Amino acid sequence: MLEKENIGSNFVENAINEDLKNEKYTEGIHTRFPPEPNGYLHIGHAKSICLNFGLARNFTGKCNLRFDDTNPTKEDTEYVDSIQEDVKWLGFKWDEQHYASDYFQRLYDFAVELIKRGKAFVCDLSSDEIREYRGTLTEPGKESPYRNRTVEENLDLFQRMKAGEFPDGSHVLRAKIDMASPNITMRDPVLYRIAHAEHHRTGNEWCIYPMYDFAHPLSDAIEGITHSVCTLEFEEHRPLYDWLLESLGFEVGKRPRQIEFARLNLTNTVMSKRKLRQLVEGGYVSGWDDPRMPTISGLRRRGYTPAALRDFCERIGVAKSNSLVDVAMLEHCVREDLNEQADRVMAVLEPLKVVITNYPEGQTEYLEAENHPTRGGHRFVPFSREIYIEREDFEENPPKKFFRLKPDGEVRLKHAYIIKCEEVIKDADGNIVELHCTYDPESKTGGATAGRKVKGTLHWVDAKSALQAEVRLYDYLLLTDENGNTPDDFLSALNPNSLRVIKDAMVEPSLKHIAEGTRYQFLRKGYFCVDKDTTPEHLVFNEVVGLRDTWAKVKKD
RNA sequence: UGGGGUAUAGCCAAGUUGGUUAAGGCACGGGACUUUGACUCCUGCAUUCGUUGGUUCGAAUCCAGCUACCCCAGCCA
Repeated sequence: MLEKENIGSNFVENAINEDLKNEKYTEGIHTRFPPEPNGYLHIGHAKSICLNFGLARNFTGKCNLRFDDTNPTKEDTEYVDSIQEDVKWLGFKWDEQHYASDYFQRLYDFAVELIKRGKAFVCDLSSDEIREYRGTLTEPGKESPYRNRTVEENLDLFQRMKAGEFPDGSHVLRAKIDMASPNITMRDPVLYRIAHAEHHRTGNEWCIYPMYDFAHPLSDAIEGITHSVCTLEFEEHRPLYDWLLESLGFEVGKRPRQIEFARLNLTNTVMSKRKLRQLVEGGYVSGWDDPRMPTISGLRRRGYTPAALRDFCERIGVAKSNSLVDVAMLEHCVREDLNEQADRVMAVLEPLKVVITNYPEGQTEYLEAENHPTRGGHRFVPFSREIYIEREDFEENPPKKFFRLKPDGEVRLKHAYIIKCEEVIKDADGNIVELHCTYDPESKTGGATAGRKVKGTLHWVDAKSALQAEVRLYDYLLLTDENGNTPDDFLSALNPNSLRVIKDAMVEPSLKHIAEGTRYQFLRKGYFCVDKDTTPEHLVFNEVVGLRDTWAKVKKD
C-alpha cells in the first residue's frame, strides 16, 4: 500500500498504516463523509471532507458521501443539494452516494436480529422515565422493568411499532447492555424511536426511525467502510459502535473502525450550526452565504478559492487536542493562492481628485499595464488630465516615513508618470477637495527616460472613464479577547463594523463586463471578488482579504 | 467527586519502537529587493516538551503521582 511521505502526516494516517501493516482491510481502505442534511456546511466540515477524501486519495481507496438522514423532523432536501454542491466545489468526487434512509429496511432487519439474539428489547418507559432510570454521571442506572421481555414479545412489539400501532414516545427499542456502565452511552441506549413524521425521502413509509448510534456503524458496515472518522465527542460512543458490530457478527479486522479527531475552531467566528443559524435567523447577517459567514457558501461568495481551503485544511493538521486556529492562517492561504491567480487592476476606494495642470486638456492616452507581475498579460488603461487617487495616499502633514503624496512631494503613478503635488484645494470648511499636480513627461513607464526613482507608487484611475462601483469591505464577525476566545454569549461579541459598504468607489474601465465570481487584486488594497449582486449597470465587489499592510503597522508607532 | 479524552513556542503541529544541536507552517522582529509599503529572498524566534519525582550512560518519548482544560446523563447527530 502507498505509504505517504512524512509531510502532513497525522495520527489517522498512522493508524491506517498500522492496520495495513497488520494485514487488516486487505481490500483497500474506504472512508465516508456523513453529513446530516439539516444545515449548511461550514469550514469545520471542510476539514472533515479534506480528511476523509484525502485519506481515500493517499491510500488509493474510496470515499463515499452518505447523508445521515435518520431524523425526519430536522432534515430536508434543500440541504442535500447544498451539501453536494459544496463538496463538489471543494474539488472532491465521491465514489458512491448513499443515504442512511436507503438502509431503513436492512437496519430494521438488523434490529430484529438483535432482538432474536436477546440483545435488544422494546421498552415502554416514557422519555422522562428513561432519563430517570439512566442514573447520573456518578450513580449507576436502574434496569427497565421491560428489560426481560421474551424474544417473542419483543419481536411482536417491535413489529407493531413499525406497523404504526403506537403513538410517538410510547415505545422504544433499546439495546440490552449494562445499566451500571460508567459510560452512560452503554446504559441500554435507545436504538429506535417512533416518529409519525414524513421523511424527505421515504415519505410515510416508516414511522420508526433508527438512532444515530444504531444507524451509523451499520451503515458503515453495509458500505464496507474501513475507517469511520468522526469528531471527538463520539469517542465514548465507540464502545457501542463496536458492541453493535460485534453483536451482529461482523468480523474484527474487516468491520469498520471508528477514529475520532478534534473538530476545527477558528478565532473571530463561531462554528456550531446552532449559532450560525442564530446569526441568520436573527438577521445579523444576510443569509447562510453572507460573505462574513464561515460556511462554505459564505466563503465561496466572499471569494475564497477551493484550493485555498484545501491548503488550509492541510496546514492545520489533524490531531486529538482541542485547538483554536488563528484566522490569520486562513487568510494567509487565500492570499497565497490569489497572489498567484488574480489579475491586478486599479480601483480607488475613496477617491480624491487630482488635476494634472500641465497635461493637455482634452487629451487621453492609453498606457500599457501588466495584468500580473509574473504571469504577464497586459491591458491598456486610459490616462488624462483628471484622475482619482486614494484619499489616504495624500497627507498634508505626513508622519515620518510617509512616502506617498504630500505638498511639494513627488510620487509615481503606477504604469504612468511621476507627479508632483503643487497645490492643495480646500472647501470653505477646510476639507481637501482636490489636488493640483504637475507631471514629468519624461518619466512615462516603459519609456527611455522612465528610470528616475521616487519612493512611493500610487494606484489611480482616470476620472473621465472610471466606473463607479460598490465595494463591500469586511472585518471579522466577532471580536475576541487576546487569546482569540469568544464568550458563550457570542452575540455580545458581534463586531459592529464587520461590514462597511462603499457605494462610490471608482474602478478602471477594463472592469466593464466581468463575470460573477471573478477575483482581482485591487493594486495596493487587497483581493476582491465580483459579487452575485452585480448587474450590467452596477458593479459590486466583495473584499476577500486585504494585502499585508506593513505601513499600517509602522503608522501605529 | 463516575467515565472518556488532551497537554510540545503567541497559534496550529511533527516527533511510532528512549540515542547527536526538539521538524514545518502561521503570527511576530530584523535586513535585502521593489513602478503594489504587495510578492519574493535572506535572517531571528522552545537549553526545553503541563507539573513533580523515578528508571536509564541517555527521556518530549518508559513508570508513578499531581495539575489544568475538553466531552458525556436527547426518544439529536
